[in-house]
Amino acid sequence: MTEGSDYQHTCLIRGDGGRMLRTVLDRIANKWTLLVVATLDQNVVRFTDLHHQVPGISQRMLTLTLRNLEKDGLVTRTVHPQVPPRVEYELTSTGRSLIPPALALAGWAIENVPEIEARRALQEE
Amino acid sequence: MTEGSDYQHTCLIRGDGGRMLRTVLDRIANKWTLLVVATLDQNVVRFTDLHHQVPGISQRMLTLTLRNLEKDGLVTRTVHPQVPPRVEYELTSTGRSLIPPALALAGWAIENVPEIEARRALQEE
DNA sequence: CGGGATCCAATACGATACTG
DNA sequence: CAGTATCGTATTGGATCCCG
Repeated sequence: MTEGSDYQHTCLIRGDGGRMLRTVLDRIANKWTLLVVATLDQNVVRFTDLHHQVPGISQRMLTLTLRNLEKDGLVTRTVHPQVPPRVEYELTSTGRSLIPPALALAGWAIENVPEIEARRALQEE
Repeated sequence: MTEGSDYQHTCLIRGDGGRMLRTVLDRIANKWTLLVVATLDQNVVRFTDLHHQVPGISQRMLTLTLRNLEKDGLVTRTVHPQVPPRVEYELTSTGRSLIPPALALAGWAIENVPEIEARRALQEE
């Protein structure tokens, strides 16, 4: 939304007391959601493939994460009636629109985490 | 590998298995951090003012949030030796650099949360 | 004024086992 | 293959009281 000025619109963050932002954070601010979204961005993915492509995630957490994303309309779940079952997950357009903000955060992470971790290490001596 | 502009760099997110991104999320993905950062972006702020400007936060959580931000070098804490004490908080340059990604997320929130909440409401009938 | 200490409830997460 | 069910632990956040 073309915020072309250099004035920092922190009102966007604090706007309604931060309720909107917190609603989003409550959903994505966990261990797996953004990783799953990022993985789905590449293509339509089956459950097991997702399980392999997100290293460390348990079946339980993958299921929970996907169910939550589905409830919010960020992911579609398609069951192909076969034996063995074939279930595919795909981002909706809303889900895909989350990628750029996620990338912004990831970019910041890559630039600043090394410094942050160095600082943490110093203080734990 | 910096030429493909429309290529989705989700590798930024998944890069190291998402460790960097998760490190950042572990810090900011809580109820108060981004709200405190957004409030501090405007000026140097005293503890009590912060307490009033972030509605709903408890003293305990404000203290914890500020301590964590300080440990990571995103916020400076300045104690003025007076009675009664005067303690001021301010963003570091690293802390200020977090504002744009936070705004990106907040912008996404404002555009999409209404739809998400409508969908949630439908499913809880 | 700016916290710290303590207690408590809720939730998030992981491990394991089982199933149509 | 794609889950569900159950259990146990760790972490998070809120409430309250106290202190220099």
